[in-house]
Amino acid sequence: MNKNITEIYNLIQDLSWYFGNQGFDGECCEDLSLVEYMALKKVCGMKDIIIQEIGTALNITKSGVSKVIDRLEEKNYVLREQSSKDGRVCCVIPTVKGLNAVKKISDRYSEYLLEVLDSVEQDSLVNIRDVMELLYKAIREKGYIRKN
Amino acid sequence: MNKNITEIYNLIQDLSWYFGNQGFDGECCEDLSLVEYMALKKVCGMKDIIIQEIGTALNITKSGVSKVIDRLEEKNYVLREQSSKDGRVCCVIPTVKGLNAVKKISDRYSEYLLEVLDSVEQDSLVNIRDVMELLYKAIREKGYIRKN
DNA sequence: AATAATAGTTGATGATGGAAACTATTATTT
DNA sequence: AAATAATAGTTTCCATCATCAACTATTATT
Repeated sequence: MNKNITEIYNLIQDLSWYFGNQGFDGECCEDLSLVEYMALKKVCGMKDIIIQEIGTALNITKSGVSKVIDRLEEKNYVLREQSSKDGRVCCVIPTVKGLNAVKKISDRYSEYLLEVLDSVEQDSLVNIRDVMELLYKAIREKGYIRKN
Repeated sequence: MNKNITEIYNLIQDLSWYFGNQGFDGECCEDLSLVEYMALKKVCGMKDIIIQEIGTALNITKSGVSKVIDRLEEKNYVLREQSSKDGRVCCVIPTVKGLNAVKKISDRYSEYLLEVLDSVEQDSLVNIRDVMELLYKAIREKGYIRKN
């Protein structure tokens, strides 16, 4: 096994732990859990996104998404709207509160990262961004790792 | 807000989702959940690690760790051993099964990553590793992001 | 018109982590 | 040395949350 690859894998995994559920004690920010925030981000990032698209993007079942959206709707971050083209389909729309929350949380993380990367040169930042982009694109293309 | 920083943050977060709990449908590999695997990795990586050290490393309470170790012990991945120096302290030791499991899962992930990064040059791999290392070290030094 | 397929919701269930109370052991104080 | 405080870990109770399977409503196909 390529040594670099194994090291990269270990680093991604450890890094991911920081940005996963354990990274902030249960709550992501405000009253949002991580999955709620991730779903809200998808909702804010795509016009008229539907339940199943959120599920595919986040790799959770439609049943799970339905409940996440329940919670987001209860807390007034999103609205449900029946599709005019297909009565079965449920479009999810962000509220102003939802849009603001994503912005605020994103800023807070960015600020954290800014402190973390305080001493890094601007050139290196570009390199870091490029590497992360390469990694993410490649992994997204490949799809989620499968059990078998 | 620095544009690169925000982009890096978003990429890390999305990448982390793939390597977090949603990345593999509940199970990490074999019969291990992600947190169980992460704890097992810590146990395998440090001689006579104690409950609280695992908790600090993974940012979960000692109560939580105790239960994770319960499960790992039930499944024969680790053993508990009272410290000879301090009767209150509980050292956690990996079994052969535990060591093998970490090796196997690590290899499986590495293989996945190898496929993902198939077309990337060796030089770039080194760069990727360096970037991830820089990121991880900086974040680990800074500590987990806090709620407030 | 009848049947199949699809989108989403709901109820039951299981996994899991935290808070606080508890036990056992060690350290400190008087 | 005895009493008290501090510490490590465990356990009980509870809340969160995701999945499976059954269900409803709507649309597509036969």
